This record gives sequence, C-alpha cells and structure tokens, in this order.
Amino acid sequence: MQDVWKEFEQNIITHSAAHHLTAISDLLVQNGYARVTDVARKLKITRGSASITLKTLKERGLVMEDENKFLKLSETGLSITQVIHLKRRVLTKFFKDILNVPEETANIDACKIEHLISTKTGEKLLSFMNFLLNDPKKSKNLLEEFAGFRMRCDETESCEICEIDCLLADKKLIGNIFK
Amino acid sequence: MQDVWKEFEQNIITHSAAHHLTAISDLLVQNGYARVTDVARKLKITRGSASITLKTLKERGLVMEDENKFLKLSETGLSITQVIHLKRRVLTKFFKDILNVPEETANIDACKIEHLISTKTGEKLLSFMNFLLNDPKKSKNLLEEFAGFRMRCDETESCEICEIDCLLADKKLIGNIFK
DNA sequence: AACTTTTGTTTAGGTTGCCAAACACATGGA
DNA sequence: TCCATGTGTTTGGCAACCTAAACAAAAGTT
Repeated sequence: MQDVWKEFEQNIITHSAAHHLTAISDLLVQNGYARVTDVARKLKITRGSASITLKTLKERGLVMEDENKFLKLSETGLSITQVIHLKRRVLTKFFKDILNVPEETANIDACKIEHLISTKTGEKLLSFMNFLLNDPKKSKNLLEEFAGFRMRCDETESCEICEIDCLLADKKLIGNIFK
Repeated sequence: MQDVWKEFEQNIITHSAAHHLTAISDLLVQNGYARVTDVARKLKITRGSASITLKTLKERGLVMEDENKFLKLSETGLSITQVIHLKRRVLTKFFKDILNVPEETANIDACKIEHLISTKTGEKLLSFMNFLLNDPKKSKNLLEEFAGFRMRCDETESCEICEIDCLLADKKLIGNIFK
C-alpha cells in the first residue's frame, strides 16, 4: 500500500500528453487537419507550449508530421488515443447514467481519471455497465430503486448497511472540504 | 469538453501532497509520532525532498510542527486526509468487491484516483455500493449474476447490449497497449 | 512589390517535485 | 572529549509543462 503511490508518475501518458493526442484526433475529425496552432487553440495554451510538447510526442513516435506541418497520429498514438477515449466514455456514462452525478461533474471527473485508470478496471466497469443496462426493463427498475434508496439514505444521519457504513456519517464533513 | 481538461492542475491537493498527508496520518497511528525522516522513509523519497514538500504544506496550514520537529496535521489537513482516505476505501472496495478487479490493480487505481475524484461522485458511489450491498442475499445474487454475465461476455467477440457495446469489440486492442 | 497576418520555433522564467550531496546540529557512545 | 550516527535543511540538477516574448518564414492582401 505504501509502495504503490509512486506508480502515479510512471504512467505512459501524462494528463497533458493525453489531451494533446485527443486534440489532434478531434481536430482531424472536425476539421480534417491538425497543426500546432490548432492544438494550442483547442487546449487554450500558447503555441510555444504546444510546439514543445508535440515535439516530445513526435520523438516518442506517437505523433507524426508531414512536409506541410500537418500533424497526425501514428498507429501507436492512435491506439492510445482510442483507449483513452473509450475509458472516458465508459467513466462518463457510469457517473452520469448509473450514479446520477451531475453532467458537469461527471465530465470533469472522467477527464481527470481517463488516462490513469487501468485497462483492467476499465474493462470490468464496461462489463458491469453492460450487465446492468443489459435488459432495459431490469435496468430501469434498478435505477429507480437506486434513486429511492438514495433519497431515503440522504435523509438519515447514518446507515448501518454494509461495512463501509461509517463513511456515510462523515458526509457533511466531506461536502464542506472539497468543492 | 475542451475546457475541462485544465481542471486537472487546479486540484487543491496534488498526488504527492495527498501522500505526504496520509503518511503523517498513518505514522501517527502506527508510531505515535511523525518526523520529516519518517515521512521520507515511508514514501521512499529523500529527506530533502520530503523537507521541502512538507515546508509548503506547513505554509499552506495543513501540517504543523512542534518545538521538537514532530509533525501533526492541522484541522484542515486532517479533514482533507480523512476525505482522501474515505475515497480510497470506497474506490478500492468498488473495484475489488463489485467489479472483481484483482487486488493489486484495484489498489493502484484507487491510489491514482483518490485525490482526483470529486466528493459528489465519491458520495454517489458510496450510496450506490450501500444500495447494492444493502441486502446480503440480493447482493450475493447480483454478484453471481454479474460473474456469469462476464463469463459469457468474455467469450463473445462483441455484445449488442447497450449503446456502448461497440467498445467491447476493441477489447483485444485495449489489452495490448496499457499494461 | 510592400505590408500584414499567421505559423512554428526558440529563449527566458516560473512552478512542482524528484535526487544527490553538502552542511549544520544534536545526541549517544567510548 | 572525540567521533559516529541520525536528523533537517539547503543547493544544484533534472524533467514536465506552462507563459510571455522575440523571430524567421510563409501566406494572404492591397
């Protein structure tokens, strides 16, 4: 447990790199091309900054540039980008449609996490959602039940339900600290 | 969606700071005291590095030091640490007990995410787990059903179940890129 | 052709956070 | 008392990323 924390820095892709890659991908779809300036504009950073970060991504073989300075993703770059995109979709959908988190919060959380979550966990979460949403009737039922449960739960001070029940008592405390 | 990505840097607590705080908390419980050296040893970083990071945490009013250089958490520091700890517990339990992710992976993922996930999402996830694990019989049933579903799902090439079905087809691709 | 704008790069500066190494101090033997 | 060990801080380096600002080159305008 103590040794695990340094894994954070060992990610293949940093948050910044992930967004440079997805920016290129999005721009290619939306505009048909992607240049340094376009990426910078999309990410709202300076051209200088984008230029340098993209240079390292080129050196790492994730981004390629043709003779006219048009950027595209290498095969590896594309794969990584797709995986991150899939993870974001799964996370966002889970937060929004299952947990009923407000859209804006769901988007922010998914964005922060998408490049960090393991593929194993991403896959399991996907399976789980397929399982839950499998049968439209069943899923509608489940979500409604959950909504009812949440309502009752939010009213009570604490909940002696499962072994993590004690956390609920801290709810008020939690809410005041993080935005 | 494009504007959200900079939120990442705007966290109150960085990954590193979170672990310095929890290290102090753990050490206080385990040893009864926490000094710079103890934190450094626990986190496997140099004393110099811990010294500097802890200095900024002191300046931010999250960590306090008595006349004998013994560290403790301020009230705010303690609250933040508790919240992060709660989030980690909820996430780990969800990954491990619901999604059936291997323990090591669950720990790593929770560790990477704990300081990033919003309290809103954390709370909803907690409610959801309370809901699912509410009734022991029901939950046992649900988890077994899910296990069966997963098995059937893993065998097929794709799954035309919900709107995110297309992701499953990419499973092989996903597995090869991220460790 | 001359001027303006756009583009990509580079340089200098700032921040966070790591390491290695040097220091200053204190404490605990021998 | 002298020396070894442990502790906390500081310094110089490095890496990732950001900004601001200066430039050269290309492209568009009049």
